[in-house]
Amino acid sequence: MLRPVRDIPRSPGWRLSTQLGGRDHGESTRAVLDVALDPKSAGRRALWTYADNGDAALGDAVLVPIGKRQALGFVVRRYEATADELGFRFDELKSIIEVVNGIRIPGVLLDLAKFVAETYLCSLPVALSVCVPPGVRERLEGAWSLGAPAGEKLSVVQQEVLRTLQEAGGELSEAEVGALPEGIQRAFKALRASGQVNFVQRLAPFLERRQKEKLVRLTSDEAAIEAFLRSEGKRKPAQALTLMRLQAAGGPPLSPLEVRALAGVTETTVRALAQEGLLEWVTTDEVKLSVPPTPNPEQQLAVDAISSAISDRESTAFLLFGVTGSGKTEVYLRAAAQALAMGRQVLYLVPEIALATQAISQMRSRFGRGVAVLHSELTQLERLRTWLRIANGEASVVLGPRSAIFAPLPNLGLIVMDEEHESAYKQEQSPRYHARTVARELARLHGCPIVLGSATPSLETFYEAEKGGVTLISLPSRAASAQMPTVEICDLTQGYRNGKPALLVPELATAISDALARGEQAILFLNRRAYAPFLMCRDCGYRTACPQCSVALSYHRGERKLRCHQCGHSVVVPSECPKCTSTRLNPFGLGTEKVEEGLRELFPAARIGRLDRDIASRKGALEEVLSAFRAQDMDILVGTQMVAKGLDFPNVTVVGVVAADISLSVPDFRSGERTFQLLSQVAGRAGRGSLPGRVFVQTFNPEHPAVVHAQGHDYVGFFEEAILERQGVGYPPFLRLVNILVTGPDREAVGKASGLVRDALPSGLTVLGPADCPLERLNNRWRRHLLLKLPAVADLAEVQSAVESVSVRGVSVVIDVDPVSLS
DNA sequence: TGGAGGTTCCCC
DNA sequence: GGGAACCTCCAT
Repeated sequence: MLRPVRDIPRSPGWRLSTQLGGRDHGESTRAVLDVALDPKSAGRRALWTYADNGDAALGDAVLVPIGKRQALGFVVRRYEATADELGFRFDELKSIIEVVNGIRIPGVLLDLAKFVAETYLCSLPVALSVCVPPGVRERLEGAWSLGAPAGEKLSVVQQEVLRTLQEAGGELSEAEVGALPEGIQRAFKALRASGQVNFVQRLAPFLERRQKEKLVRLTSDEAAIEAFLRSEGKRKPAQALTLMRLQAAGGPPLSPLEVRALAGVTETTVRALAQEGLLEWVTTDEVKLSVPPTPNPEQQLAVDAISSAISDRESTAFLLFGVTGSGKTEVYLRAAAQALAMGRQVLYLVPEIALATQAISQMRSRFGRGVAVLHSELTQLERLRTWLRIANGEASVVLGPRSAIFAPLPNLGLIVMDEEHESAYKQEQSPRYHARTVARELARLHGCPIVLGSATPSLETFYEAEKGGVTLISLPSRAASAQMPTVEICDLTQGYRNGKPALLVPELATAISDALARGEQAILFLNRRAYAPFLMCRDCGYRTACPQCSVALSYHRGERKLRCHQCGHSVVVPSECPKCTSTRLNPFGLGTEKVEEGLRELFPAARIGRLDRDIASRKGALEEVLSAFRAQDMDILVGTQMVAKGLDFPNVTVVGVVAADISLSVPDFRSGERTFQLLSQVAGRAGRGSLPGRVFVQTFNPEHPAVVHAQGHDYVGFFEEAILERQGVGYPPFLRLVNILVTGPDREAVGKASGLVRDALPSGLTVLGPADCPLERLNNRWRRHLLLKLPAVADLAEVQSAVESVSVRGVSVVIDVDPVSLS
């Protein structure tokens, strides 16, 4: 009897010849496949090699044996190799179990994953984990089907099996067969062995059930909507917010799912609104596409430039530089139309899906149902459906956050990245990629242009535009209609010199009371929640500190709690100092809660609301506050970044930045850039309607370039100053940064490991540290880091192998290439 | 001495 | 992730 090769006893001589790479064995090759498995379930180096039996193509989902288990993986490489090259004997090669029907990662995405792995120093399986269709593993189902009839004589049971299969339409699921008596199951297996029935893994057939999609749109009765917002807005905040978001989105029908996503509400809210007649149901075919507005000359120039790059298949990067209201979106849409007309697809990236309501609805009204929106509200099943819809070419526009770059688009013609400067484009978990960098590689792979849009571009992108690597297109702001607010800088050091620093400088306080007298509204911005950042004992100097992190515990007066804003740890406020038992334990510094309190004293008649993460954590509270403010049931709104993004409040004429210095004092070389961006954005909240706006920026650093240039709405001025500083100190874009983060519960072990990393790094590199991180302890883990400054085009392979050579028990070492946060 | 419980390290 | 193999410590 023939036995499988692996069972033949091996003679010592045979083994010797393999080890020595002898002529007979060492030089013969086999066709093999590299299969990437899920790194979470197959370990860090989850790339395994299997014999290639010719069934699987590159990118195919396959089931493979690993140890005694089966695992789902994706074919990432097909090649011929000798045993030496493999590093193990051919007889140890296993074959794949089977190819999963109908799931294949496009070749471009495999190349993109390789780029991510090389650029961000992670393994290919980790890079690939962001490309794979979500939840396939859970949706796999074995299916029995009829195979080739053989001449052999069949038992009664076997005949019964074939008859059952025929009656079931030639196919039975694994579950259906599993429910049959054991004897019959054995017969299935026997018939499979002789090829008369087949058993394959495939996606469970839920996908076939595709219901006709129903859409909703706002009623055209605007008076009814306004009446609802005024009278019922307070009682039904979720419904009111939904209406406001839909108003902001501007009209076209959306699916209930999309409405849920953009307002953060449930199906119930949507249904209630439909019941009340404020939303109307429409079917897909009723949707009329809107007629695009005529572009102005600057927009037309931009569109022409991008369009010719699309038709010439040039992977040019454009920077579309213009303030809000300058018409960037119209350029995106026209360029997108161009790509679609050529039978290619469009990828539209946004930093946060909740803030992209206008983009979604404009895409919808311009391009109809071929738009797929990816967002965090999707269930796993919905994600998988969307993934397949995109892969099958049914969706020609994909809109989503950074993860959308890995959508399986087969023939991309245009990439749009709106608000390209946003830090949300950097992924802070492995793979730690920056979507801007990856998107540009994707554009190169597809041979299509990429349009980066911003009013305050990243210094990196604008610098490249100056150097010519990126084509700059400026859109001048529109004249009369969108007037920029006046910005006044208020020097807080004056207040200290006069002895008693007030919460608001007199000019700002006056401006607010004048606005209130005219029936207008004001927003006050402070980028720090809680009442005060810490409590301090007036007798012994003790400060409240988190037991798990190296930060102070913030004082939350309303809750009577001390909270850590890093790890969430909270304790009841002690009545006396834990160190000296003094009762003079007082709040120091400023938070939104205290601003709110101060405003109530300053403007006792005003209706004041607050919006920050503490408020928004209560379900429905965000909606309540926003709809009350919008309905003018509130005069002054105090808040963090949350108030700077998203909604338009046309009646707001005064915006005050309570302390611009909080973001300036962050120990990070980008803090100036971030402050400029933040101030520009906050300033944009004033005077959005027909009324002129005034912005007041209170600061201890009135001379800081970020403050001075934000006052003049002068991005270029800020850029020129900031870029010189970057060059002088040696930061991006002039050098490349790599941050190596070493963490663990044992401080000594972390210290030792960080030293070992230092020693393992190749000589000749500029290495800062190892040093404690600005946040030296987080969640009971000590943190040290090394910062590498490398030439912009450095080969990082040596850095990776140096880091991987270090292994200290309980210590993890993470490499962050092109870090966005250094704390 | 053995077995319970923890840790490490392979899986192609 | 899961299982084998290896390691450690202590009760007997």
